[in-house]
Amino acid sequence: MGSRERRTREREKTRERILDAARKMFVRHGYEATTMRAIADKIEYTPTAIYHHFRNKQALLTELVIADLESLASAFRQIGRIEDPVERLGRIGQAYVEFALDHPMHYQLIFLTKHPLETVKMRLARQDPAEGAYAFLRAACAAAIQSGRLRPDIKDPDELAQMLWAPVHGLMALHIVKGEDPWVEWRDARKTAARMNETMVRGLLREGAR
Amino acid sequence: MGSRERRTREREKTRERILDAARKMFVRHGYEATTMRAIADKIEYTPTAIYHHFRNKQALLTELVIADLESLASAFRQIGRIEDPVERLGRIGQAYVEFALDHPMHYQLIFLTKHPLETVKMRLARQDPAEGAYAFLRAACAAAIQSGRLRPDIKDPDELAQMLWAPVHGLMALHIVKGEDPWVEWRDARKTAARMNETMVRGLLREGAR
DNA sequence: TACTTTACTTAACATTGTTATAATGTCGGT
DNA sequence: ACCGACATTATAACAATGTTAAGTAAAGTA
Repeated sequence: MGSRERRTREREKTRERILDAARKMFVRHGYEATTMRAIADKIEYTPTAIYHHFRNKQALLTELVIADLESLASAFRQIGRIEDPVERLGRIGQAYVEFALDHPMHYQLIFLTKHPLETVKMRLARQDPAEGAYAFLRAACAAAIQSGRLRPDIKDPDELAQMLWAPVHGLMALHIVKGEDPWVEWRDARKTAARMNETMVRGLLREGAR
Repeated sequence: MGSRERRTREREKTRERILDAARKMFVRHGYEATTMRAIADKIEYTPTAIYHHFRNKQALLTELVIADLESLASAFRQIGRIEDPVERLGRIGQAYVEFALDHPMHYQLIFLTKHPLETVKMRLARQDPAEGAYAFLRAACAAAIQSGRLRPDIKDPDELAQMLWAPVHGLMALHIVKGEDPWVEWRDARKTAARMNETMVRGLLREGAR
């Protein structure tokens, strides 16, 4: 009685330990450089034990990516519903940059790695679109359009979302992948991002408004 | 007499064949998925033969990346020196997008893959900065700033170059890495890029000008 | 007590990048 | 014509990788 619960609890615990170890090592050394054996060593199991909890290495990554996506969405939600929809757009960009700079490797896992997400999990993540980070951005875009402060030719929330996502993502990606290359004199990412976002919003506003 | 030349010519030829095969396979299946054995098979050599021409797999990639970077720079140069420096900025963005969409896998190799470029080659590529793609963009930015048509607070060519590079790169990167994900309703990349660039430039111009 | 199930290990597999060693030829000089 | 040096490729192996087949030992269930 209750022993069954204890078992599943312990199972969940080792599962958690695997995930934690994998996350740390993925984040520190990257996905490719992290071996299943190294993960197993870290938690003092044999590599095969991992396969009892996860189908394969990709599944491990996928699970972590989904969790990280959720934490980004959560950061977005904490922005709350700032009254001015245009200002809200700027804040979202800022939070995005903050997340990417605070967790560069997590960011790399989420947005810079091509992973065939399992369709089942995908559907789950999609079930509540209001919780997704992209959905949050899209909603903010729709609100900004409806406010009437943007140029009249800006009317597609998806297009606008992508026009705003691309710049911040691009800057983060370049800094992560090319940040060490000597042929570019990189400027401070936070500052560049701020000015870039500001410029973008400026270009989006209609003639009269500023 | 002349046999020495023939030898080095033949050596260059097999070197070329290795590069061609590698390029095709990297581009078709990606870097990780392409094995040295597969490359060797394609040109009907043993894997070891490749090591007589290239230090290792990374060196192969590096060589190809440098060549592709050069071809991007060449595309930039073909834009020529359009009189209006602001218009030139738009054209560069357009050429960049065109290149990325025409050669998505080359693009991936150049800008989406983290590779420790050998410093020697790096220096070579750096020796003539006017030939580099980034240097070209930077020069155009400097010209635009000097034209006086931009906002007065925009005065750093490097910062401006990065503010303009990031959006187009971001859009291309997202389309390549996340283009298949179902949770985003992707809009046509070319159109989005065009409107994004236009918006960006609009935000950069000083108050009176437009 | 006899069975099934669970959580894990041992040992192996094929595949990877890479290398030590050898085979084969080609050139320059005598 | 022959010999030694060198260049080019092959054979065979290495260690490391993700993954799996088969087994083990303990706990739960009957």
